[in-house]
Amino acid sequence: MGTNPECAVHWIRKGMRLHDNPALLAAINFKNEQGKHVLLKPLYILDPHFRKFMRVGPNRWRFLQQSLEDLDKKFRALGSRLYIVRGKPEEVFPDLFKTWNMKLLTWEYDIEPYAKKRDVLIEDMAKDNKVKVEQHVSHTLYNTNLVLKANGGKAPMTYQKLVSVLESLPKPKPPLDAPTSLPKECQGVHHPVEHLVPSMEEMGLDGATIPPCKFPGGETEALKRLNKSLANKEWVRKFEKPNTAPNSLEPSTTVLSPYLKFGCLSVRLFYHELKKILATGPHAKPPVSLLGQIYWREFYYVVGSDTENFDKMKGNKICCQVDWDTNEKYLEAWAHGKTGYPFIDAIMRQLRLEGWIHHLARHAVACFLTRGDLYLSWEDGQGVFEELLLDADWAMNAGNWMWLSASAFFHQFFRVYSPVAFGKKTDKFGTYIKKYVPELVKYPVEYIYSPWEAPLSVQKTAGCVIGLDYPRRIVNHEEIHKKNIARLSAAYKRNKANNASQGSSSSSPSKKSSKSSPAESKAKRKSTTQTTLSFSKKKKE
DNA sequence: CCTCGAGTTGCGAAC
DNA sequence: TGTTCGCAACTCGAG
Repeated sequence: MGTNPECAVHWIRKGMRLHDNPALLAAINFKNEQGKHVLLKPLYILDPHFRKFMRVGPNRWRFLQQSLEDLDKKFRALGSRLYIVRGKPEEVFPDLFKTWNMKLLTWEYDIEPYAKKRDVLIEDMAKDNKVKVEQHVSHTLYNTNLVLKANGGKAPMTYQKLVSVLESLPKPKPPLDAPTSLPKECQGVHHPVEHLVPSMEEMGLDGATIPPCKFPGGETEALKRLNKSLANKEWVRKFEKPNTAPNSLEPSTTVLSPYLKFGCLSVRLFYHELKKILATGPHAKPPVSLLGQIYWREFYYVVGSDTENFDKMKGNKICCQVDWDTNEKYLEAWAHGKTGYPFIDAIMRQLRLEGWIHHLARHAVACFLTRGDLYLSWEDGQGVFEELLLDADWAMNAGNWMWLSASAFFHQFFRVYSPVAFGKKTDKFGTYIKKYVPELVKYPVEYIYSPWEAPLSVQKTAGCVIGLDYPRRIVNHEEIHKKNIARLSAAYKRNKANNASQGSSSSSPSKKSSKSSPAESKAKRKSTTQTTLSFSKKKKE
């Protein structure tokens, strides 16, 4: 077994691309003790964790599968290939270190809690096996640890604060080119029949039962989409998110998010291409501009990297503790687009079908699920989004759910989206609803957003009787949203009182004040910033 | 030319 | 990156 040639492994997790991939380049450029390049083995591990503990729906599995195939194709064109290994990383690597004769292992730095813990473990294992490890930051525009450091060791808790911190840091470097060729020694296809890219069937997908693919995965598609999105410079410069429609029949925004989430597209490439266009004329500004959208991503990544239990309410110091209800029937109705509110249902059905919905559509359904109407926990919604969204991204999913439920960052809980009025602003004829809720296709315009108001004769003529062919609305928005505002107001008062009493006693044992270096990769960091975070939150209201 | 009323637009306040 | 309401100011066609 030790006969295998020395190799440098680039472990792909996110960062599913060849362009602007410093960890990949490090593996390619690696030289052994003889000063020679070694065989390159780009590796992807199908980790059962993502089957058992994460909710991944068919659309995202397919996106992953397509991204892997694209990678394999690109590596094969360079005289290499993609190696796919099944199993838990901590069980897989000890064997690979030896049998693959691994000299170097590189990967892209990941801030997610599961990844952080995993990577510390693998790094230790690698060291025990005399395998060098290199980590590179390339999933975010800025190194989250350096952002924290620049802000006095704690996360900026407002968007504006984050932007000012980013502006104080050195500008992001230009993106790195994809390798166009590999050194001779890096090339070679070993274990030719093993470690193949999984088929749709292996990923548990019946190709026939999932809808046609609207947003195919992979770097090739990502770069195509980037070029298409940035082709109209005027549109790019004028882009303001609030002025794009949540309910257009074709996306009114770029839909680059799935590609950024998987790292098929480098955010740094996006940033630099965008900057070039912005320099050509007057343009919109953050937070609403396209650049502003990139900064939102940085914002949630930075806060998420520094907040314990960021994806939960309990034990999460920045999250308002709210007495959310538990109601399986409501959750089920919401998740499957059967609330009886056509605008809400159309969005949720588009989400399940296509894996992507507009940002403002996410606002509408998230508000509806939580503080607006159903008063269910944002964690319930987070789970459904995690399953169904192609771009489900840990930090942004949790952060945005806290925002929309007024649990953190955003506190104007009396600003409630109307599930009837909101969609009308950009789609007064309800064509979006008719596309995704075809039961209502024959409804007259005046009832399309509120079909329960249609007289029975109209319902019959339209071939869709409410309560029979389409659900009766599960809550009365006009009544329930006022009650919910009152409940949330009470929760805020309780929260404020709790925070005040905890703050004054000041007996919290979490005063470790360890100023660990940002490059430091041991996981036991955190907790020092937590007390200050809850204060800055209080200041906001 | 004026007056009237219906309809619109824009703003601030309250929830 | 809310909705609704009331109010004032305005437009515009009818008479």
